[in-house]
Amino acid sequence: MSPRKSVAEALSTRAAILDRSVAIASAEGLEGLTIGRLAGDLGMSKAGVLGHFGSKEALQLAVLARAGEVFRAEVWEPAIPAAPGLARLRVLCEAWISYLEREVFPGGCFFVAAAHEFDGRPGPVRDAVESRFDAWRGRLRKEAGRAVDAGELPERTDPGQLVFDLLGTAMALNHAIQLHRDPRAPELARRTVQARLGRPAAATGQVRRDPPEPATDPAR
Amino acid sequence: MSPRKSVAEALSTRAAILDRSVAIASAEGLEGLTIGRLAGDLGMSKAGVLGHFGSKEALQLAVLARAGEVFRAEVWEPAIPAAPGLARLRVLCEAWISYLEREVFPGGCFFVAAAHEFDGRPGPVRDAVESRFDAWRGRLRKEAGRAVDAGELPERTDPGQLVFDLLGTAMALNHAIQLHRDPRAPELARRTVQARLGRPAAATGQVRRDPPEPATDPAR
DNA sequence: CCTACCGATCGGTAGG
DNA sequence: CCTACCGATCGGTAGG
Repeated sequence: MSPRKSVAEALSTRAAILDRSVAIASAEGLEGLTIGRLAGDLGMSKAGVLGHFGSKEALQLAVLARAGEVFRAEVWEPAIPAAPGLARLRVLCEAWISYLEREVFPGGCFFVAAAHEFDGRPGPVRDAVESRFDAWRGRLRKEAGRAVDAGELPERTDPGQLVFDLLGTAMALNHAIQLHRDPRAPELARRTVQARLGRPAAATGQVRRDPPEPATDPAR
Repeated sequence: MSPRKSVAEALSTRAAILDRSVAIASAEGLEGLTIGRLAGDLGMSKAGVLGHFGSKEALQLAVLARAGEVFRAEVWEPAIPAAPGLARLRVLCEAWISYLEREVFPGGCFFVAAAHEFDGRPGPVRDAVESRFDAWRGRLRKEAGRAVDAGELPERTDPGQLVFDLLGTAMALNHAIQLHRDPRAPELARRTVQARLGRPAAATGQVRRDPPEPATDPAR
C-alpha cells in the first residue's frame, strides 16, 4: 500500500518527519533523537524514515536547518521593518527574549542545547551549529556597529563586547526558564537589555535623543 | 584474582571510576557516560563498575557530587580569605572565570552541560543539578547583598539582577570557549565583571572607596 | 570483582 | 515506503 508515493506526498512525509524530529530533539537532544522512536511516533518503519535522509547525521543536519528556519522567522524577521541600528537591535533582542519566553522550542533554545551537546564532538553537526551562531552574532554585531556609528550608543561602546553580553543574557534567560522554571526571568533579561540599549521611544521607528550610558568601569 | 578486595582498595577503585567518569561525562555528557565504555577504559568488567553504585542513575549522581567537590575547591574556596561583600564577590567571579578559562573540566562547565542535558527530564539527576545551581546562586547573592548593604555597590542595585547577569557572563564565556574556542572571550568576561563590580584596589583585602556606577536605564 | 548471560534498542542494509 | 534482518551496544542480573 505504501511504496511508490508521489513527489508531493514524499515531501509532505519528509516535512512531518522533520517537525516531529525538532520536537523530540528539542527535549531530548539531537543524539537522543533516534530513528526507531521517530518511526514509532510517526507510524512508519525505521527504513522508511531513514530513506528520506540516508543517515542519522544527515537527519541531524536537516533538523538543524529546520530549526534555523523557525529561529529566523521568530527572531530575525520581526526586525526587518525596524530602522537599522539601535532600533533594530532592540527589536531583535525583544524578539529573542520573547522566543525564549514563549518556549517556541519546548526544550528551550535549540541551538544552545545543540552547542553543548556537540561542542566536544568534531564533525559536520558541530560545524553547522557553530556557523549558525557565527551568523547570529554577526547579525547582532552589524546592528550594534551601526548604532555606535550613528551615535545611538556611546562612542566607546565595543560592539563585540555588547554582543557577548547580550548572548550571555539570552543564555541566562534560557537557563532560568528551562532549569528553574523561573517566571521572573524574562523581566530580568529585559532589564539587562534596557540597561545596555535604553528604552525605545513611544512611537515606533522614532530616533532616540538620549543614548544610554555605557556600562563603564568607574574604577579605571 | 580480583574478588575480595579490602575496603581501602574498594574505595580507591571507586575513586578511580569517578575520576574517569567525570572526564568522560565532561566531554560526552552524563548520558553518554556508559558502563561499558567506563569498564573498557578502566580494564574492568561492567559488573565490577556497576557494583560500586548499583545503577547508572546512582553513578550519575555520584559523578555530580564529585564534580561539585572540584567546583567548590576551584571556585568557592579561593574566596574564603577575602573580606565579605564586594571583595569576596570579585574573587568568586575571577575564580569562576579562571575555572572556565583553564578548562578544569575539559568539556567546559560540568553543571551547565548537565543542566542542558537534564532540564527536560524529571528525576533525581535533574533535581541534583538544580539544587547545585540554587546553592551557587545563593552564594553569589549573599555576597552581592552584603556589598549593597555595605555601600560597596550602589544602593539601587538589585542583587538578584546582578547574579542573573553574572550567570549570563559565565555562560557566554563557557560557550565562547567550548564552541568557538575564542581566546579573547575571558578578556570580554573580565571586562563585563569589572563594569558591574569595579576594579579591585591594588592591595588585597583593601576596601574600595569609589563604588561602581549601576548599569542603569538612562531612558527611564 | 569476575564470567556469562538477559531482553531491548541502536544505526543501518538488502531486497523488494 | 515495507519486511526482515545485521552486528554492536545498552543497562542490568545471576551466581560465584
